[in-house]
Amino acid sequence: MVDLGGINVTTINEIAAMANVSRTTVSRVLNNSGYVSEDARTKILKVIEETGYVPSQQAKSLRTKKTKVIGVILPTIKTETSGRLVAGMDEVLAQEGYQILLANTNHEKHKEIEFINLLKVRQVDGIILAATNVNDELLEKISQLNIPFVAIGQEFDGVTNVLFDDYNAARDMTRLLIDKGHSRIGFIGVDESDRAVGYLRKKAFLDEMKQAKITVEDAWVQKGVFNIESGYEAVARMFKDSLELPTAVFAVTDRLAVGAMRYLNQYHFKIPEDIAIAGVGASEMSKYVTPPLTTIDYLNEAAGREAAQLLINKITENHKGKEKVVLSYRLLERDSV
Amino acid sequence: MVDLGGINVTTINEIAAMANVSRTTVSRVLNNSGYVSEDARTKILKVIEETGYVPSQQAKSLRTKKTKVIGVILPTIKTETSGRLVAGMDEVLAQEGYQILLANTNHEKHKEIEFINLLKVRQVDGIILAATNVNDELLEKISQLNIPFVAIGQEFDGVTNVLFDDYNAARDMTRLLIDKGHSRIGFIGVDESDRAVGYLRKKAFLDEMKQAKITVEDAWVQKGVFNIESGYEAVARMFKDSLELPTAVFAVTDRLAVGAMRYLNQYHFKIPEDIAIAGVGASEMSKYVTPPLTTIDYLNEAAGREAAQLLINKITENHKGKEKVVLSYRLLERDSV
DNA sequence: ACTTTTTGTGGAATCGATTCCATATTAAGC
DNA sequence: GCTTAATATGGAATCGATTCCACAAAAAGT
Repeated sequence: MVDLGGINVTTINEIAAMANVSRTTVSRVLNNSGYVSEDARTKILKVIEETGYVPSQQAKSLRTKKTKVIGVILPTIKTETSGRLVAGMDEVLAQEGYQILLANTNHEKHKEIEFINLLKVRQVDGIILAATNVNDELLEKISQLNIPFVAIGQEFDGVTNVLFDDYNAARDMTRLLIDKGHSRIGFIGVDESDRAVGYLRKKAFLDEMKQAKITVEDAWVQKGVFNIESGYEAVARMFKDSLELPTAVFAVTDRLAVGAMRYLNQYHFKIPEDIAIAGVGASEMSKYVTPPLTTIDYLNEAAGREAAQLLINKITENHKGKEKVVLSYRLLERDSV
Repeated sequence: MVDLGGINVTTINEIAAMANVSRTTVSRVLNNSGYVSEDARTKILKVIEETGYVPSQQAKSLRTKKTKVIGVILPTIKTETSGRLVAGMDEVLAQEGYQILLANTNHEKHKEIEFINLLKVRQVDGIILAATNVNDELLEKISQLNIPFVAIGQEFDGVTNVLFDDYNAARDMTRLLIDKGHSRIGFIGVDESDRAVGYLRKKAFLDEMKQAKITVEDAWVQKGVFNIESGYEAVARMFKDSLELPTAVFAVTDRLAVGAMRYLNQYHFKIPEDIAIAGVGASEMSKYVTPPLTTIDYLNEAAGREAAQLLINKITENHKGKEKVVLSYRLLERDSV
């Protein structure tokens, strides 16, 4: 009878019995440890082959305290950014035999801590957090955590981080707009509790404008949330309240930028002739809107890979370090400016 | 001293010792089973509260054979479709206390079976497969599997499926184009080993054309893969080889459609005046390309929720049924036709 | 030829829970 | 007042592995 690779519910005890050895010896063969005679080894391997036996991760983990599972906490799973991040992590983790246990907070801050607890109970070997905010409770939780941990996207003191260079990226983009001859530049940001996207990018914009000695009208600086509709509304407010209309708008995410473009199209502003527009994120969409959107590519997959690699280093080498890795970015200048 | 919710590595034995009871009694309190005096209960709860004890899932699973983990096998994690699917599942699963263990095949067919094995070893309580193809080996594997299982997107005999109504959706779209007065209609499909996207949608297109007694030139029917570039190339081939150019093109995915639009824009065909175009998938991008793309919304999140719900039913009620749930769709008519 | 090492094997404890079974106490039934 | 049932508790087995320790047998050293 041919065994089609079905995994039967066999235990190490049965294998031991069938091979006429103790389960200790079977375990040695399984883990390639200690002394085992060639004789016993082949006999055991043969039985394993025949039965299709696979050791229970369950029992193994209970004893060894290792699960080969990494918990990944995300603010959402619906966006491209999350997808790319996870894809990058998975690429590295899968190679090392780890699997990803998902934890989706749906942007609810309190769930970040809840999930850290839950993942700890599940004995994951490590945790990667794609963070959207920094708060003391979370920082406290992380620093007292005795599981290898890496945060992506926000800087936590005393924690290993993979960071995007939000500040310089946003300054570069602002400078690009200035270099293109714009002096009235609008800005669409998000709440500053998101230090990376909200605070740093805004600060970079204002710093660069200040350095260029360009004044920024209050109404030109608007705040939105992470969706397209919000970009539309932000630019609507901007245009309604401005004394003088801006000739360029820098939005801190592509979605906000695309929302802004919608508004501009609707009211027949020409892009980039009347108003230039720029975003951040290099979403797939950004390439196919009309005109193609100038944006910044943050290389999210690379970030995922980097985070996974750092985590694995911490796990395997018991690396206690708290590295800060700042990833590079690419400014993609397209027809919208 | 205030305990900040840190989970300490306490075991049920220590709790038992501290509360002066046996671990059996502690277990009873934990699981709300059997008889426990109010006296003992409060004493135990107090100790649990003080220590922040949380039982080890590890040990629990070993004994109970339940992990509260669902394995989700995906062809990719980078696309919106996957993201939405997973978001939908997570919504339902999280509510029932399940977490998702990701398995990303990267479109490698053989990995589907590998992952089913791996997930089985990990003792997941159920598996959801977002399938891209149907083959005998896989079907065999699934049917001999004794873990609750749900497949999304492809029909497997004797298995619970959540299906999209690919055939009728594609017929509807074809009919829409015909109704708009087109008689020369091009088609961009994918390989028919993907029965849903490749085979059914093509069959629907051809059936509808046949019913309308419209002939289809060979060159009008092209095949691509799942990316934008491929749509561009497909329409390029179509236009090069056609005796007479089509006046409309139906692509089986939005990406293919967007690629086609790129080509049309580049060669200054006006959409929809010169050539109408339609896709499938209702990607976010489809709404913001110019002109907005006519497409079909498959309600992926709903599919994810549905699959998760079916799986939970199977798990909790030991439901042996093999339901087929066919989801509805919405045809989104926008400016591209 | 006798001690020391290396090699090979199995018994038993352990990981941290659940659960069956036995037993003690108390309440209810008649 | 005596039997039966409900309540309460703990001992011990179990889940399926790993690993420490003891102990033979074979090989090496002197």
